[in-house]
This record gives sequence, C-alpha cells and structure tokens, in this order.
Amino acid sequence: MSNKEFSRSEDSKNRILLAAAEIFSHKGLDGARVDDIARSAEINKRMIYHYFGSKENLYVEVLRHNYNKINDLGQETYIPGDDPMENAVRALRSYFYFLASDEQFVRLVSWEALNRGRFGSKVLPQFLELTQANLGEIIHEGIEKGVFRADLDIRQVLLSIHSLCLVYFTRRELVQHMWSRDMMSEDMLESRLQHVIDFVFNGILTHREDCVNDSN
Amino acid sequence: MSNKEFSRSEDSKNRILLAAAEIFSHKGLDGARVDDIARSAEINKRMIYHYFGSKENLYVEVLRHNYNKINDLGQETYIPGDDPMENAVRALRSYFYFLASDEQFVRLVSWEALNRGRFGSKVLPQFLELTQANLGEIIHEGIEKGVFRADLDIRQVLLSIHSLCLVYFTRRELVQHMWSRDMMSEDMLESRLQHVIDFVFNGILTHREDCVNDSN
Amino acid sequence: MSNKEFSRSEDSKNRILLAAAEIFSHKGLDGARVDDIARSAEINKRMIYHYFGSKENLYVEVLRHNYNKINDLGQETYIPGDDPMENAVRALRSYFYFLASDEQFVRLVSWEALNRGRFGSKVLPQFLELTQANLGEIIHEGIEKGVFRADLDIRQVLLSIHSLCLVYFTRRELVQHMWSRDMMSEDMLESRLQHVIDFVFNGILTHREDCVNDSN
Amino acid sequence: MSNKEFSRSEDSKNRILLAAAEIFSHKGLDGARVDDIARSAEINKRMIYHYFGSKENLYVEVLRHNYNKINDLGQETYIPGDDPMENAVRALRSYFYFLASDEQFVRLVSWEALNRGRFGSKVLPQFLELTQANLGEIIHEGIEKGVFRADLDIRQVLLSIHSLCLVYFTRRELVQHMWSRDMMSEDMLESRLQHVIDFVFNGILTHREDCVNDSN
DNA sequence: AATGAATGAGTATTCATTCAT
DNA sequence: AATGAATGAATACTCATTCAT
Repeated sequence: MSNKEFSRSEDSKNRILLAAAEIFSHKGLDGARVDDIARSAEINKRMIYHYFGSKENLYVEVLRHNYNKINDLGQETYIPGDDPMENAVRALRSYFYFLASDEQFVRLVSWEALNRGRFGSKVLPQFLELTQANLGEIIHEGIEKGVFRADLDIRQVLLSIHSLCLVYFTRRELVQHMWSRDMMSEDMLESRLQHVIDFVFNGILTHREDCVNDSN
Repeated sequence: MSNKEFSRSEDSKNRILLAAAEIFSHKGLDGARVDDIARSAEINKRMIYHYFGSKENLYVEVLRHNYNKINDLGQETYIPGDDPMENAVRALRSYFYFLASDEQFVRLVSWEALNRGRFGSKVLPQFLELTQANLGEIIHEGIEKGVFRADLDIRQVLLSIHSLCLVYFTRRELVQHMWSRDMMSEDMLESRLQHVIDFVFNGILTHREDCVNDSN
Repeated sequence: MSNKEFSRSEDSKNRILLAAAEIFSHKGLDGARVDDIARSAEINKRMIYHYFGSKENLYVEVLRHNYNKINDLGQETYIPGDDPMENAVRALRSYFYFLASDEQFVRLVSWEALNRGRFGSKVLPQFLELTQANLGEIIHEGIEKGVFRADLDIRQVLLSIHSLCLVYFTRRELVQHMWSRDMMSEDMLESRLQHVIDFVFNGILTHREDCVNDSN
Repeated sequence: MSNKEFSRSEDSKNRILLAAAEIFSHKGLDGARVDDIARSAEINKRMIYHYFGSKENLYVEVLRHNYNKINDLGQETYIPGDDPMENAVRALRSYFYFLASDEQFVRLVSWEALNRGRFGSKVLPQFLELTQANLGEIIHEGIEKGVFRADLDIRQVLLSIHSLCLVYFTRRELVQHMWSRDMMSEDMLESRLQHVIDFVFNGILTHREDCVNDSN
C-alpha cells in the first residue's frame, strides 16, 4: 500500500501543493485564503495542517517547489567549446522562455521580492545565483576570448539581462494595455526575445550597425 | 479663516494619506491593517472612513497620489535642440534617480502590477505612458536625426530602459544579498546608472568599441 | 431678540424635530441615524445634543409631538343631541382620515408598539384612551338610547373599530401589492371607510339586508 | 450515518435559526445584535456566517421559516359541504388562535410591515394571500349560497377580519395597560374571539337581531 | 488517512457622542 | 447659537487554526 508509485497521501499532499502554488501566485501570501486552497485541492482543510502545519509553511514549500524548477534549466544549453555568443543566446533564450512558460514562478518570485523575503529568502537559496551562474560563466568566457568587452561588470550585465527578460512578464498587464497586442503570442514573444538579444549585443546607437551588420 | 495654509481637516487627511502610503507600500493592500494606518497617522480610525470611505478607496487615493509624482518628473530635462543622446542620458538619469529616491513609488507600482491592476489600472491613467512619453519622443527624434538605429521598435526600447532601471530597485534585497554592497549608496547608484547608459548605447560586444572609440 | 415669533433657536429646534420625526417614522429608533437627521435638518449634529441631549431623548420628543396631534382630533365632530349613529359615523370618519392624512403618526405609533414602549409608553399618556374617549361615549350613549346593542363590550368595540381603521394603513404595502390599486387615492380611501362603517353596523350576514335594505 | 435524525450541523443551523427568530422578533432587524444571537444559540458567531452568510440573510431565513408556519394552518378546518358560517367560524378561530399562540410570527410580520418589506416581501410569497385564500373561498361560497350579503367586497372583508384578529395582539401592551387584564388568558382570548365573530356577523346595531324594521 | 463542524482572535466598518473654537 | 473635527465603544464579518469522530 505504501509503496505504490504515489501513495494516497502523497497524492493529497501534491494536490495541496499545486493548488496552493496557483493561488499564492495569483494573490500572494496575504491575499490567499486557506479555504480557497482546500476547495481548489478538493481536500479537507484539515489536511493542509496535517501535511504542512501552517499557511506560512505551505507558502514556503510552494516557494521551494518553484525555486527547484530552476535546476531543470539552462544546464543543457551550454555547449563547452562553442562560440560564447552562441552560448549566450541559447542561455538567454532558455531563460526567457522559461519565464514565458511559467507565470506562476514569475509571480511567486515577485511577491517574494515585495515581501522582502519575509519567509522565502531567509529559508531558501538565493535563486538569482542559481539562475545565472551559467550565464555568468558564459560571459566571463566571452570576455576572456575577447568577444565581449573587457570593461564589463559581469554582475551588472547579469542583472541587466535578468531585467530585460523579467519585466516583460511582470508588467505584462500594463504593457499589454498600452500595446494592445497579445504579449504571450509566439510572435510577440519571439520579437521581444530578438529585441533583447539585439539590445544586449548592440545597444541603440547607429554607428554600431556599420560594424556589426556585416558580421551578422 | 478657512483658508489658512492648511486647515485642520486637510492636515488630518494628509496625515492619513502619508501613513497609508507608507504602510501600503510596505505590506500591500491585503497585508496592510487599517488600525496600523490610524495609529501611524495618530488619528482616530473613524476619520479614515470619514475622509476616504474604505480601505480600498484609501488605497486608490494613495496610488493616485503616487502616480501624480510622475508629472513632476522629467519635463525639465528635455532641451529641444540638444543632441538626442544628451537628452536621452538626461531623461534616463532623471528617471533612474526618481526611482532611487522614491522607494514607496516603486513598491506601490509593483504591488499594483502583481494585483493586475485590481484597482489602480482601472481608475487611473496608465502611468507608464506618462513616464515615457518624454523619452519616447527623444528616441524618435534620435532616430530621425540618424543618431539612433532606424530599425528600433521604440516601444521595445522603452520597455527595456524601463526594465534596466526598475529591477535594480525592485529586486534590491536579493541583489544586495548577492553583491554584499549597499546598493543605495551614491557610488553604487551612479555605477548602475553608468552601466545602464553604457548598456543601452553600446551593448556588450567588443567590436563596437572599435567603431565608437573615436567618437567617445 | 428672544421675543420674536420664533427665535432662531426655536427654529433650529423645530427643524430638528421635524426631520427627526420623518426619519424615525421611516426607520424606527434603531434604524435611524443621527447623522441623517442632522443632514436632513440642515443643521450641525452638535445642535441635536444641545437641544435634546441624546438620540433617545429626541425620539421621545418626537413621540410626544406626535401624540399631541390627537388632541386636535375629534372634539369638534361630536354634536351633543344628534343621532348616535350620525355621531359615530362622524367620529369614525374623522379618525379614519386622520390616520390617512398622517402616515408619520401611524408609523411612529407602530414602531412604539413593537418596541413595547421601550420609551414612549412609559413616559407618555396612553394615546388610545385619548383617541377614543370620544367614540366611547358616543357608543355608550347609543346603547342607552337603544340604537346600539346592549350586550356590547364597549372596549372590545373600540378596539375593533380602531383595528378596522388602522390596519388599512399599517399593512398598506402588503395589501397594495395584492390589490394593485393605489390605496391612498380618494376613491379607495372612501370605499374603505364606507366598508368599515357598513361592517361596523351590519356585519356580513344576509338576513340583515332584509331588514335594512328597504330603509336604505 | 449522515441521515441520523438530525446531523450535528442541522442541529446547529436550527439552533441559530431559532435563536435568531426570537431575537429578531423582539428587537427587529436593526435592533438585533449578531453577538446576542450567537450567544443565545450557544454557538460561535462564525457559524452564523457559515450557514447564513449575513445578518440580513439570516433575517430573511427567519422570515421564510415563519411564513411557512401558515401552510400548516387552516386547511384542515374547512369542511366542504358544511354551512359557510360554520366554516367561517372555524377558519376565524383557527387564525385567531394561531396568532395568539405565536407571538413571534405576529411580531416578525409587523416589523416587516414597518420596514415596507425591505427584505421579506421581495423574496417571499405574499403571506396574506396564503393566509386567507381559505377564508376567501368560504366567504365566496357563503355569498353564493345566500348566507352572506351579495354586496360585499371580499377583499375588504378579508382585510377587516384580518385586522380584527391581528390588532388584539400587535397592540397587546397598550391595550393591556388600559384594560388591566391578562389579555392572553384563556378567558380573555375566547371573549375577544367571540366578540370578533359576533362583530363580523352582526355589527353593532340593535335592530338586526330582532330584524327590527319598524324602529328604523 | 480523512472529514465536517467548530472556534477565538482579529479586521473592517459604523455609530452615538463630545471637544475645541 | 453654531460648527467642523475628532473619538471610543460597539458591530458586522473574516480568518487561520483545531476538535471530535
């Protein structure tokens, strides 16, 4: 009984976690209601306390579960000997589409930022590090190989790339309202990504193009 | 008699607004407590309802009050005949330091984004437009004068610039934890701004510099 | 100054009383709001406390003021030597139209009944006595003259007449809904009154008619 | 298991309803306090909101519950072929003693009348109709059989009978004060009922009984 | 392992009343 | 005589959590 793939209890616990993740991501810790989570998980409220002890604790578990998603990310995009630019583009694309695909993650991370890590940040590993360790190395390599400018502060660059990807999703509603386009359509996603890549490599000044165009 | 500098009631209303802004910005709408606001404003809770009707309404007024801050911003930085780059740098600097100086604004806007404009976005003008109308025109002008690349999608550029400035503040805690420096110190602020400016104009690729160097 | 017809203060006091009467009559003591009364009287709330001391006290004054209206009633309808039936009809008509004309009175008296005289009945004279002292004597006289049945319990008759008139007004809404006619129109009022008179004198049995018809 | 006589929740819900009925009937919607109801029902206040949603809603349920009592009334008093007068007396007696036995009902209905059906009348069927459909038919039948006068407006008669019964209870306190007798004693109740019956059938004029044409 | 019912401490909101001028 | 601003105590309603089974 206990060694089925998923015991009944594992299943319940999971249902709670998924329902909670969804609701916390939409409403935040303070806005979420334990009753709503229970209803959405189709489970008795009491079970939440049985498995997780408290709302706060459940929230932390939801965070942990989401932060783990990052581990699945980006490792496979790095091809050791390859051109740093190629590697960077792959990493960037991988990160961008990860954010695009997982609204829940993006929102949870944002709530957490606003709550100044009331819970998550103290208990959990800093996810930014995880995210960008990879990209950090690529850039470092690119600088060493002379492909990227030597005067760059890698941390600033990482933060900037992070920003360029993230805000497209965190301010989606507002921007959507201004652009009146479906910002999550394939087209729009891809053009944002292209813009970001271009922006990261070229900036906005004209004379660049003279140099870069031919190599492009 | 009634038009003294500030009537007593104006003063009370203001105290409430300021206290509320501070608390809402820290805890969000759901996390804030009316009692805390009253205590912080050193006023009877009843007056909050007298002047604002409800917690929600008070929140909307706080948003309105904050969004208005943008109007005071950036207009004076634009010098008509000047070099678009100079104008852009000034606008960027002005926006960056506005965000740096007003944590409250940054946080309120972020809560609002997460709440998908539960209140603000319906009632209030889209603040992003206001913010960047200015910068938008500068870039447009820059493109026409051939200073900026003609193939730019201005909206994407605006969003990118917005992102590069904003995230430094919205993720301050997390980044601070990684960089272990006081991110709000004059030094750090200025180097972030320099990075952003440089990033916007030059991107990260090496060869640019070769072209740009002479003009630099 | 103080011996004008109505000093300013008298006027304010009156405005409060009238506004309060209207609001108490509509919403009852518990449902009425001091703020509403002040607003309706176009006076500062503080004045209510100045003149009346408390909401409860104001309510009592409103009751007193209304109960006094009864004094203006019915005395003039009684013609000493006249046929008791004529006198009774006149008294009945007078009472019925008094109720018809003064919804406020009817409602206040009804609230008071439901509140089991939480205030009014202990402080104020029993208005039923006042109302019907007159009619009581007429019936008494009618019995002595052999016009009315000798076996009547006058108190029961008075209560019955009172009921027949009153309920038409106290249940107006409900009845109106069933009858779908404007129950306060001249027509409807008069036919109710005629019914009551007829009912009081004749009851509903047929055989009466044999006797009465021809004389009619 | 779940269909025991009364599940625990049914029992709680019922306790709330009964306590609320009692308190609402005494104090009205505005005068009643949710805390009092909870205390009286010996239950946690929260359960009131769990089962009924709001004070107002609970009030409506109390009304519904009370209005339903009418359904249990009067049907069995009607004997098809019987003398209309007998049937009428039975119906009248049944209604009169129903009111006598259920102060709660009488008071709730009265509050509702004063509140002009703020809630009840919109949500619930018109109870007057229900009450008197029965009596209405009896009178109709009586008229057809020539027992009751043909010129009667049945609706007026119904309202009159209603009035004669009702006011004895709605103005109980005031009348009691005047009559100084226990108006709810068996004796007094029965004599009021006899008076009403007599009054309805005979009115107050003398000649009727003898069929006294000549004195007219 | 699971559940329906219950709870106490909180939380927004309202109200009659009073203060300062 | 009058007012605008302020207050404390209540009041309706909510929420995370626990009890009994």
